Parts: sequence; structure tokens; C-alpha cells
Amino acid sequence: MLNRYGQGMTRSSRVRRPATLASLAAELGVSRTTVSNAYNRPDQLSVQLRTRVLEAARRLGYPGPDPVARSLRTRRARAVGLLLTEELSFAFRDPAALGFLEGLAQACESAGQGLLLIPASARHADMAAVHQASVDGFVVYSVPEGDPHFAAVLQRPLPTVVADQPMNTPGVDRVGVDDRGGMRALADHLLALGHRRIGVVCMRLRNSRFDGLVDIERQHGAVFAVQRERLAGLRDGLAEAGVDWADVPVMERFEHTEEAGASAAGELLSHHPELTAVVCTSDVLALGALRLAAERGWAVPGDLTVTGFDGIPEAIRAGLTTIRQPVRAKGRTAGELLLDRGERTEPRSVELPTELVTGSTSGPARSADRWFSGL
Amino acid sequence: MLNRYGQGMTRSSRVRRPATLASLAAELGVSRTTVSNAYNRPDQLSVQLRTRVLEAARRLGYPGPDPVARSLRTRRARAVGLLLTEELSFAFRDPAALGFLEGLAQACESAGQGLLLIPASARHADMAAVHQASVDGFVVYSVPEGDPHFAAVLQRPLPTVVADQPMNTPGVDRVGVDDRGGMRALADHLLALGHRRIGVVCMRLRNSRFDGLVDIERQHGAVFAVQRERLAGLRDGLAEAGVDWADVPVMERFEHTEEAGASAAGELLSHHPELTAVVCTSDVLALGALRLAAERGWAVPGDLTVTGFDGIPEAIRAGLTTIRQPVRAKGRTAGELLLDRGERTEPRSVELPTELVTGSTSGPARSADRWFSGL
DNA sequence: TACGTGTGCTGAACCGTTACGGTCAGGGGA
DNA sequence: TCCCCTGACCGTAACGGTTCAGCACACGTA
Repeated sequence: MLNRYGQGMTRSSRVRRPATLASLAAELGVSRTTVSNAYNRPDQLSVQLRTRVLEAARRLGYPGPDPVARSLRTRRARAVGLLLTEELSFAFRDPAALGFLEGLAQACESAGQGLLLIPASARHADMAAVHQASVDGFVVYSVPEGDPHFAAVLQRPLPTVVADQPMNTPGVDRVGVDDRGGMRALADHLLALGHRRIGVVCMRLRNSRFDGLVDIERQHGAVFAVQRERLAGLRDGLAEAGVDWADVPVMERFEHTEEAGASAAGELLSHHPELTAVVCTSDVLALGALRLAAERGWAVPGDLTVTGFDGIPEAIRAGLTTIRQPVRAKGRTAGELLLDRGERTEPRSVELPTELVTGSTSGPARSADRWFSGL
Repeated sequence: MLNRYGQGMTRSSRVRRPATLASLAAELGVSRTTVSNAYNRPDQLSVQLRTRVLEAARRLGYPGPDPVARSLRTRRARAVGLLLTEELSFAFRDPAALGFLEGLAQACESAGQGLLLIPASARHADMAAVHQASVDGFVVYSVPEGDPHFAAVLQRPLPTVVADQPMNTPGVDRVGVDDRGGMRALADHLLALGHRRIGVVCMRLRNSRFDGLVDIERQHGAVFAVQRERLAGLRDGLAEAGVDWADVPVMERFEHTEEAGASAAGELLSHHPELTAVVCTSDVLALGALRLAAERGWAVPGDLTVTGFDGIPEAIRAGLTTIRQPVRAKGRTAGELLLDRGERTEPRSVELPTELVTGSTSGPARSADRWFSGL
């Protein structure tokens, strides 16, 4: 009575769990060990007995060893937990996060491990999901410093890898990219093009909702390390050319969307019409800035230079000048750090390179007397 | 000695698991039940005792109840397993799959459940990952009929929801969209525009690699229900207008990429230059067909009408005429069917509607005497 | 004959927790 | 005084496996 899916179960056997390894052993008059071996170590018993066991299992509707019980005994779950503090759906919408996820999934797949997405957005006040996760280790992605879910992860006595965050805790490895160096290279590029009046659009620096111009203090207090580093890289680069960071306006947006990027660029330029370049700390924001420029009829890069960060496919396609970071490799590395760990003791840290992608949205700075008010 | 992440653990406590609920109870001279209650039912003990327990836990580095042991006892894992037969990374690259995933993740998140991605590509010959998954139920997405991983899922005595597949197995719910009706509506649209010579580009019909023209037999033997249904819908629609399905060439591609769509459309039209419309069974393929048309200098829809299926954002943006299916809702529904199940007995089936999106890639059929050889 | 050697199977300990059904002391009402 | 109730805590029995150290027995080997 198999249906087209090769499924021959009756309803009752799907609803109750009648058989266990023990009951099967009793039925057959063999030890539990033997039944266990029939599944896990076929070489430990004769072919006849093994077929007899499996045959009886099928007859009694025994679905094979219970994974949870097995996990309890073997102390491994064959799964990796992924902690993101954003809503899970964010991970599927943000291109950079998606690339990371893809790389991580690849690494897990190669190792035959599952990937458990842990619900840990701000909505989840309790840490239950973290405490409950049956995993062999954690990957922590893009989480603000001091995040309680992250703290809960560190509480668990499991190997952990954090991405995009400075980290020096025993038992916790790290993967990141050279955000600072990348942004610095971008600064050099802009300086070489003659830009001196530069503004910045950046992502969320803290957990509390805020949209507007950011002072130095807030920049330093940023809990998102990636943003902090990118700003720092730009500052370093500009400093060498004698551009005072205090003169560089930074516009923050809580949401990470094109709309936010457009509005941020608009607000930035209305306050600072003298700017010749808008540096965005992500491609998504930069695409928004480009859209704004298009709407306002500003020529890019004639009137305004726009740059991004990440190197997501949409941005590359749009010809954005940006810093490409190897997001997939970052995800894969995170997985590998977690899964390939030997009997290592001191924390490892992998830093991946970034690369300047010179697109068509950066060009020579327009002359100093042309301000946006006059465009 | 807390670091900036609020982490005060020493290395040894991260490496070994020294304390258990039992050892903690012994240390305190209380019963294990009491320690358990301190975590799970605060109302069952006095505040003083509870603080004493938690205090001791912190002191001894007890990380709280072990999730696996708890799962074994409570018979629940607070996680949903997702089975895709494709490589996991496929899920992150295919826009329709991504939408499904997003919806499903949302549903899981709302219910405080984790989402476990199970590695089950063709590379994984053994079903270990399915057997090992510590989950409370499965969602099965886009899996060919007769897939062994799917069979393994059905073996497990857990509630299951399948997406996009006819299903009538007790304990297994189903969600799908009206693929057939959608394609039929598209057929009506094309017929109204005067198209009679129509060709099809479709996705993989079987597991074995094949690229080329498909005969009727292969169409019927398709193991991917979605593809079968879409073809059937088109056939139904055309039949009403007297178009013989035997005269409709169908070009199959194993890979699901724009490149594949372009090559399929090219091959199709070189065999059948009389066609006035190319119906693709997915937007990704259709975008490829559009690209091919652009490369060849064919006007769309002047020379050729191109249609898709799915309604992915890229396609909508490109103005493709397509059938939109609510992918996110489908994912969310799958999650809800799994998580909201009461003491239900008979399988439920939810069918979501599709909607014709008339874009700018479909227009009146060009006159019958103009063939592509003459373009 | 005594001595390894290997095959096939078993018994018992253990994994760390929670469910279930209690006990026990103290208090309040009749 | 008796009885019942409530709050606080406890003991036992699972939950369903894996693992390891044997053990019996057959089979060559010296």
C-alpha cells in the first residue's frame, strides 16, 4: 500500500510513537545494544540478524533511533546555530547578510551539519531560544555589543564564532573583513579625485532608533563594530590629507533600506550643499543615494560622487564605486572555523581582504564654487 | 573581569561542562526538582531559595538546563525542520525559494521556534541528516516525488507540511498555489492577444540531467509537481481555443538560471521560428529569454511575447508579464499549518491564489507570415 | 592439549533533564 | 479539636539511546 511517495505508514504510526529501541529489542529477544548496532555499526552483527532487526523495525513502525536521545548520549547535535539579532526575515532581505548565510550554509552542508536559525530579535525578551537550541556551536552575525542574546550564547559551553566583531574571548573564534582598510582605500580614491568636502551616510550605530546627524561622541559610542570601523577608516584616510574629521558630517539611519539611504542623502545635502561626495557605509544606502540623485536630476558623478560598501550584486550591476567584501567567503569561513576546530586552545581570528571597485559613480570633484543650492 | 560583551567566563568553564543540574542540587542540598523549578517554574519555590540556586549556578558555572536533555524529557525541540533537496545555497539564490523561506522564518519567529535547514542535496546519499534532525515537525519544499529524503521525513513520526505538492497522507498537511489556474489565465491572456503558435521553456522535470525538447511522455513523467501543473494549465487553456498541445514545443532546462532561460529560448526559437510567444514556467527563465531577445535585437513584445511565472521582484521591475504567486504567504502558511495544528486528524490543504500581472512583455501576436528566420 | 584470536552478542552504566505524584508543616475555619 | 487547604519542596521513574568491557564459542595453530 505504498503511495507515490513511497510512504506506507498508517495513520496511527504517525501519530503515536509506539516502538522504541528497547521495545524492539524485547520483541526480538535481543539486547538493545544489538538493535543500536543494527543502525549504527552494521559490521558488529551478522547480516541475518541485522535484516531481522530492520525487518521487525519496519513491521512495528519503529522509525529508527530517536535523534534527541542520541544527541543526549553522544553530546552532539550535528547542527550549527546562527544568531542574528535582527528579525529572521531581515537575513533574507539584506543582500550582504544573504551572502553570509549562503556561505555559512555551504560550509554546514559540506560537513553534513544542519543550520539552525535562532529567533532572537529584539521582540524576544527572553533568551529561551538561545538556551533551547540543540546545537554543537554558534555563529554570531552582526550583533551589537552588549546584546543579551549574545551574552546568553557565550554562557553556553559551546564553541562559538563571531563575525564582524572584535573579539578576544577564549573558546570564541572570529572572522571579519578589513572594513577599516577598505574604507581607507576608498578615502584615498576620493582624495585622488580631488574631493575634500565629503559627507557620510551610515547605518544604525546604536540600538535606539535615531535618524539624523551624528556627533563624534555618538560615533565613538557605536555598538555596531562594523560601522565604527568603517567610519574610522574614512577618518584615517582623510586625516592624512589634512581633512579634519570634525568637518565631515555623518548622517545616521536606523533602517537599512534604499529609502533610508535616499532620505539620508537628501537631508545631508540640504544641510551641506557644499559636499562633492557622499560616502555611504553600505551599498543599499548608496543605491538609495543614487536614486535620490536621479530624482533631483543631479549628474553622478558630474555633480556628485556616490560610493558604497559591500559589493552586493545589485550595486556592481549599477556601476557603483564601492568596496567589495567577500561576504560568502566570510560565511564559509565562519562555518569552517566552527567545524574544523581541532583541540585548539587560543582563539583564532581570520581577517579577509576588501577590494576597491571603481565604478562609474565616482569622478573628479566639481569646482569649489558650485554648491548644491546653485544646481 | 567582565569584558565588553558582559562575558565573565574562564576558559575552563567554556571547555568542560563541569556542572549539571544534579551536581548543583547536591551542592545546595536540595532536590534536582527544585533546581529545575528554579529555572522553569519560579512560582514553585520561595524567592530566597530561587536566588540561592541561581547564585550557586553562576558561581559553579552551570549554564542552565541542558537543551537536549530537556528536549528528550519534554518531547519537544522548539524547532522546525526545513527540507529542500537542492543545495542549501540554492535556497539563498533562487528568489522564489527565498520568499518562501522568508515567510516560513517569519512564522517560526512569531512562534518562538527555530528553523533548522537540513542538508539533503543529492550529494548526501545517506538520510542521516533527516534522521538526526531534532525538530518538532518538518516543512518540505519543492522536492521531487519519490525523493528518498522526503521518504525519510515521512518515516519520522512528526507532523509535516509539504509545499507545492499534491499530498494526501494522514498527518501531513499541504500548502500550494493554484499553479494550474494561473497558467490557464495566462493562456487566456495570450489567446486574447491572438497568439496561437506558442512555445514553452520549463524547468527541470526529472532528477536526471536533461536539456532539450520534451515529448509528451516525459511531461507526464515529471516528478516536479509544480512544473507538471503549470504545463497542464497551459495545455488546458490552449485546448479550449483549439490549439493542439502536441504542436506546442516544450524546452526543458536542468539548471534554473537566467543563462539557462536564454539558451533554452534560443534553442526553442531556432527549432521553431514560427513562434510568436515564449511562455516560461518561471520568471528567472523568462528574464533569460528577455536577455536573449535583447541580444538578438528582437523587439519585445513587437516581435516576440515573453511571459514568466512567480512574480519575483526583479521580474516585476523588468515589466515582465507573469503570474504572481504569494511566495511569502506560502511560506508563512506552511509554518502556521505546522505550528497551529490542534488535535486535528484529517490532513488539511491550503491553496493560495495566483494573479495575472500584465506587464510590457506581452502584446498582440505578430502576423502569421513573419517568422524568426526572416527577422 | 593448551593457547591465542576473532566474531557476535550482552549487561550495565550513563547522558541530564522533567513529569508525576507525592510529603510535610503551618494556618484558617467550623 | 478536627479537618482541609495551601505553599514549599522532594523521590522516583521515566525519556530513548550509546558505549564499553566483557563473555561464550568456534576456529585455527603450535
